[in-house]
Amino acid sequence: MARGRPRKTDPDAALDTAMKVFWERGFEGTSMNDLSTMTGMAKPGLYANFGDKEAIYAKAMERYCSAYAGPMLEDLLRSDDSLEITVRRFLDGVVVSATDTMGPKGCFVANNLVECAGKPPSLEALGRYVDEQRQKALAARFQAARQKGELPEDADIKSLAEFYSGQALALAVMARAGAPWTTLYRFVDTAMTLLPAVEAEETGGEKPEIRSEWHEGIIPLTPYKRSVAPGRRPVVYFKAK
Amino acid sequence: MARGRPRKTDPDAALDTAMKVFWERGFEGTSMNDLSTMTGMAKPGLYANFGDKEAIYAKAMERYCSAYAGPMLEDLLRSDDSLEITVRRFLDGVVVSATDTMGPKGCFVANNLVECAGKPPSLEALGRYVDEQRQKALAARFQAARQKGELPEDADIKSLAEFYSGQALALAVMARAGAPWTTLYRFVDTAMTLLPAVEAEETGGEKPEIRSEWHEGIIPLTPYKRSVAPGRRPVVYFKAK
DNA sequence: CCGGCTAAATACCGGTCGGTATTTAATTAG
DNA sequence: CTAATTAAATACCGACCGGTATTTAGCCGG
Repeated sequence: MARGRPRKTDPDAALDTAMKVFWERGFEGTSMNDLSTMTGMAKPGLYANFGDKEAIYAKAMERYCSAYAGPMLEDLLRSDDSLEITVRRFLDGVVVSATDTMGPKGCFVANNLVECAGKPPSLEALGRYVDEQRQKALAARFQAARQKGELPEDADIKSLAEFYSGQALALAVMARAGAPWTTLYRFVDTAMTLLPAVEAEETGGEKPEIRSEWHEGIIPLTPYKRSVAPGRRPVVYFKAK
Repeated sequence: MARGRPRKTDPDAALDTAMKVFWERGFEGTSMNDLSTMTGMAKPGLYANFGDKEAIYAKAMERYCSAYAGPMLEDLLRSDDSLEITVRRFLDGVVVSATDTMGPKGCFVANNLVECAGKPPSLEALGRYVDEQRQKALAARFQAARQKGELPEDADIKSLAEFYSGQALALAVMARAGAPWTTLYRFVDTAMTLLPAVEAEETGGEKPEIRSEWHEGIIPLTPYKRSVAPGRRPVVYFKAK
């Protein structure tokens, strides 16, 4: 089996590269020739494997979610850690991925929100959907926390969810603008002081839809540790799927 | 005097339009033909009056600062109102300008930070400079507040400045993604709860450079009023220069 | 009414855009 | 070795890009 000329480029690896190029340069800032040269896959191959430019962009976004956004929301919903730790890990995860020197700066979703506002829905809706899921996940976690007694009875779940969802956007933009991780972790520290504090035990809250394709990527694990040694960069650990 | 064929388009009005087009569509998303048709000024006229595309973009950014960012920082530094009110007005100003139905959604500066990261310094530096000035202005105001006794002695000025500067970015992105002003005002309310509270009287703190050209635009005035009637949109008042 | 001045308008430049048709190379089944 | 199959590689399409040279239109002082 497997007749015909063998592939030069693995489509999966090509999509991974395409994701990073779109993430780095944006939709308009990336040309099909860019994608072709960066992936090593000739233009006709790109169209044959993925479709037109918009389709590639959408697939790139989905891949980003599988590797980054999805697992973070997953952790937010599934983790047994305290609210404090879980939310902190969520924001730390944004910092880590947004300042990772191995990848583009910032957050693909945030970039999409800014760049593609007012563009065709096929582009505009991508980031908005993820943003909405993120907010729902936060709200669900806060809801559960309130029922568990981790938050006071009068805590405003919606406001808290909107707030911490917004912090992720702020971190993303600051990272893209070149802010160092030290600054961003300080920012997280500050933002975390807004979280009301109490203590008890239980569960609940309805969980938002998390696309199953999003679970393929690397996901945060760890006994979570922050600021291990002074000056040493604290790390949120990931493992391959 | 005033010989030759009369101008069809006032260059100042043209630049104002160009600013809004760039603000709305971004640098790459705007073509010279777009600018020509939107401003009513033919392409050679644009080049003669403003220079090439990058130069127009830079002038558009400067104009944005004159009309929006600059006056807000000015108010932040010069206002005699309490810290609470001043910071709140700053964030409310972001909400108002970022959701104004008469203009593009979001913030030109934030858009630039996201889109132009990694692009030539002539583009990249524009937003970063404004962002830096904003943070300095906030820091100066917090510094003054601490000396006046509006903040506790141990308040972390740098962290607070970074935090509230980041809130402006978060608001800008959320607004651009279509969040309604009701949501954004709720967000401001939440963010304001992070500000430590005390009371007393005095002044101080060095003020950052605010470009004089930035003072030409509309500036916030007002006996400041928030949430006048339930359901009615609270307004930050502006006056023409 | 004319000649000079200024800006608008048009046409045009080479280059690149997203997208595709065509040709060539590499492999397997018979 | 041949035919079929698959993908790579090249060349190419019309449209539009940023930028400019050239022509045309409108107003002035004389």
